[in-house]
Amino acid sequence: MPQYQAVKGTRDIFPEEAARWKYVEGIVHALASRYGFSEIRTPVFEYTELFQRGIGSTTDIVGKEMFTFQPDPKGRSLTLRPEMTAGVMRAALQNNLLSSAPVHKLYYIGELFRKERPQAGRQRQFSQFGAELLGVSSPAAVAEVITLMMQVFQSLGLQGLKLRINSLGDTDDRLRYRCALQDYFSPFHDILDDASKERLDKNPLRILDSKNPALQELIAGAPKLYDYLNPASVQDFEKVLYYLDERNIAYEIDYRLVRGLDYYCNTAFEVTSSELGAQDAIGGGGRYDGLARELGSSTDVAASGFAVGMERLLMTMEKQRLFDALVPQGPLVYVVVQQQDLVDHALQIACRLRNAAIKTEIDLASRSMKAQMRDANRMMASYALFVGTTERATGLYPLKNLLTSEQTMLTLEDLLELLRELAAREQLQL
RNA sequence: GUGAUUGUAGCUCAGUUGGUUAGAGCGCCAGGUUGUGGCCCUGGAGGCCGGGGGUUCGAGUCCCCUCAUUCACCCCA
Repeated sequence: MPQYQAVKGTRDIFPEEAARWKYVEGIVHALASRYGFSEIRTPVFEYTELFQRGIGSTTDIVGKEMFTFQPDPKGRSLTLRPEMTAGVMRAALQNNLLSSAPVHKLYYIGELFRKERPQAGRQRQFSQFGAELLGVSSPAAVAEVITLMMQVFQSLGLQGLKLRINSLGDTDDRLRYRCALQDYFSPFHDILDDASKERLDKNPLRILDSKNPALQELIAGAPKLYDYLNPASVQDFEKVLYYLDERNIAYEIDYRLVRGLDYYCNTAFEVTSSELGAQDAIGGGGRYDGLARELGSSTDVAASGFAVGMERLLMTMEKQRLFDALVPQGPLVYVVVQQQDLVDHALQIACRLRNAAIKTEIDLASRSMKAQMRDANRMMASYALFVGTTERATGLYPLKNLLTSEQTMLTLEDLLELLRELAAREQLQL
């Protein structure tokens, strides 16, 4: 066993997998840009209070999942970010973004940290991409972020994802509903599990999330949030659904969808993948108009956003074999050296090729020709170029097509010419 | 934090009721082909059997502890 291993809940991403990440990230950047979102990068740690205020102290994330530390005895408590939205909102408020322009559309890709027990689809360090649309209170804003998210899934070729959506109403709606829930559940106090008992006081909405089979019947009979929405909230929700219908985005209304973070209001949504095991949420989001004030803003900031788990996304894509066509690009030419004393000469040639923008590989470990050829074959090089004493003397080098095994003798000048042409053609095919 | 699961070669895994020197496939390296890959053949390297303790004449195998893994609960991406 190695002396050191990766910290629990963290892992390494090796080249083959990194290529898949790059591919997905490329799509995210392209589509976010097409929808008019600009990238923002915020620090991986923030003052702990930001998350306590922003996410809500009753949430599990803040209650038990944060990596919190104190850099020095007098310093303020810091926390590795467990989600992105609070940091983005902080950045926007701190820099008065909304006074320079009333609307801001931001997206991000970044690493998050939560101290949970790892399991399938759950890591202590994980990544999300997401978008935040600030300064627009119209239902068109939520529809816009949902559309972008679904567009990413579609462009990646994902199938069978399920979008569930609900309205949590405005603050007053939720307050009234909260009371109704407390009235409903209180008589059954003895039946509730410990977690639900605690939520009864702090955040009764979250009882609805419970997967405890013993409670399902009771939960099914609970009052519906939808019945407590005021006309404006209903209208807002209907409009969001209208946009989704119009864009052919399939969804399912789920009146019990609540979501774990305190800052949501009005629309909330979640996307699940049936191929993920127990942790099947691949993305989610909603409207969070209350967050800015919670973070000390003197004005309201309407906000909508979503976040998608990269690992879960990649996992689902792998299950659906969406990376099969993603084959690594081998070198165009592999320089094969006959013997030790020619290495420097071969290196010179390799440099010339590379300076001509030709993807070139050469063995630096002085292995046998057979080993070099095997290597070239393994990394799927297109051509092998042989460098030996005769070649150096005559200036004619054999170039072997590794697919057809054809071999032709060329001067270095002709070689550069030919390979440059081939490289250009390869570029076009990509 | 709770429950279960699995730890044997780089990887995937065999290993009998406890019994000599712990195996296979793939991968890696070399040779067959002394200047040329894939396929084939031959050979080679590579193991504190997760760690510690115990039972036993004897432990990869049985018992206890511990560490790690994986899955699930809670919750979330």
